[in-house]
Amino acid sequence: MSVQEFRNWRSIREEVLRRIEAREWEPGDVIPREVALADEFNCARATVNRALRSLSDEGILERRRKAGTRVAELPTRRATLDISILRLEIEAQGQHYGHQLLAQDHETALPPDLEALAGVPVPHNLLHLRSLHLADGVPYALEERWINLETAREAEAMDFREISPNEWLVNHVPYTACDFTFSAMAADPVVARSLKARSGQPLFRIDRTTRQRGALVTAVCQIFPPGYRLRTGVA
Amino acid sequence: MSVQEFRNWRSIREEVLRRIEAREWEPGDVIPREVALADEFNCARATVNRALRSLSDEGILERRRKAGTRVAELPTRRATLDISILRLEIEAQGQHYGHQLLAQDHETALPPDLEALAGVPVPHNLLHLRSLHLADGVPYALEERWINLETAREAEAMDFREISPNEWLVNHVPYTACDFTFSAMAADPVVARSLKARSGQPLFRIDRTTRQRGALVTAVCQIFPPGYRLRTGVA
DNA sequence: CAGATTTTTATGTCTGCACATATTAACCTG
DNA sequence: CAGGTTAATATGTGCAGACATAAAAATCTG
Repeated sequence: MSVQEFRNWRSIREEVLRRIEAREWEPGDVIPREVALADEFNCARATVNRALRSLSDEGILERRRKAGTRVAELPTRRATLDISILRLEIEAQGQHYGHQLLAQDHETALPPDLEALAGVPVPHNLLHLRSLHLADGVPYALEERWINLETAREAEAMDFREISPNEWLVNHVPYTACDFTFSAMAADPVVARSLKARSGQPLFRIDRTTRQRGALVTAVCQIFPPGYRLRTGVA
Repeated sequence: MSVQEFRNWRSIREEVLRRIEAREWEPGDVIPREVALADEFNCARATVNRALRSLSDEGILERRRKAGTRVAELPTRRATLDISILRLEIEAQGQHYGHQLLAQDHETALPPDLEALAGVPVPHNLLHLRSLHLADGVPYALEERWINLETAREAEAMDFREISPNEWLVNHVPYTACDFTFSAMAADPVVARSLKARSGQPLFRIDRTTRQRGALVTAVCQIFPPGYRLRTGVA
């Protein structure tokens, strides 16, 4: 192999990837230890560590103290979905965003599937909103949302005809952990009418629950018209 | 505030998160620079850097040289999906995995939607497989797969009745980048029969293309029976 | 004053070193 | 030899200091 300079952790990362792709290091193999690589690449151990850690974060390598670093046997593809605010998703496509509040009331429980997804106790004091997101005036997604009024008391007084509830929440409960499920469902007559779909057509659906410090903040079900596809970025 | 010791980058990370949740630092705010935080927490700048970088990787902070570090205004939720091999997914649920090869032939092109997803030139020399994954003997997913024989020549000679094509590929083309789309579709009569669903029922569908160094390795379409849900881990 | 140039500055990264920690491997010990 | 204890070791993390780099801010210039 030609003499090559490794100047930074990225180039080391690339070289390690190259060796894995070239099957110089096969799945399951233990690769040389950090000091050996640092020696080979003529750099500090910390730099090798940085490179290997980034590969381990992506599931390409598996590292354990004392046991060493090995090429993952069955690399689980870690797809990262950037779930943004629908307004941004729509505007990113160069379309005009619109938002309609269809209904607003109080409820005392989540639908059972969302409650199961939440995994935390759900209070009985929920604000329930049903709204429609529009792209250039065409229905883009039907959203059903429950907001925990214990956590986000101010939501009660908000007028969600002006600002979408998601956007308001995101700016008032900044950091939150959330869980998603993705599934397919058949359009029932009510949903079909909102989305201008035919009853029974297959619709893509995202359910989400959002927590902060173990307490439910909000639960959402978004239903998309026929043909909608959710794409990942790159793994 | 009580005197508190910050010993490592994780505790600093937690403290930063706490301040964001408590709205001491609001979305859009520029937070103190690394040296200031290192001084406050009585640690090295590298340690603060580690903490802030991890939050920036998750989209909670936004960092730019010279401009500083700010709390993300509209944090895109970065959901990470661990797409594993279906056999592992099934066995993780304590079920017995089975695999049926339904058809195998040669084709010269991908379906248009998968070709668009691939984003790289697709050769005309493709091995096409149709197979069914079973959990405790019940259909779990219908899989349609195309393998680029230029990249994975040995696939031609394989007997995919024994080992599933995915599993074989994963161990023969170790590191690969891939793109996914998720969508809903209606069961056509053929699919319906394989999955024991009724024609027209909504089905969840995952399309994937896998590349290595800019060349297509494989394209897959997996279709799941009614009621299937894909869950994320924690964001 | 607009536009180009220089300075300043916050983050990005590397180095070399030290110690912590989780495991494995080797070693007792009954 | 089984089972528990100890030593060895690869990675995890911390520190201080230095230089690199991107980009904002200040300055110069026509």
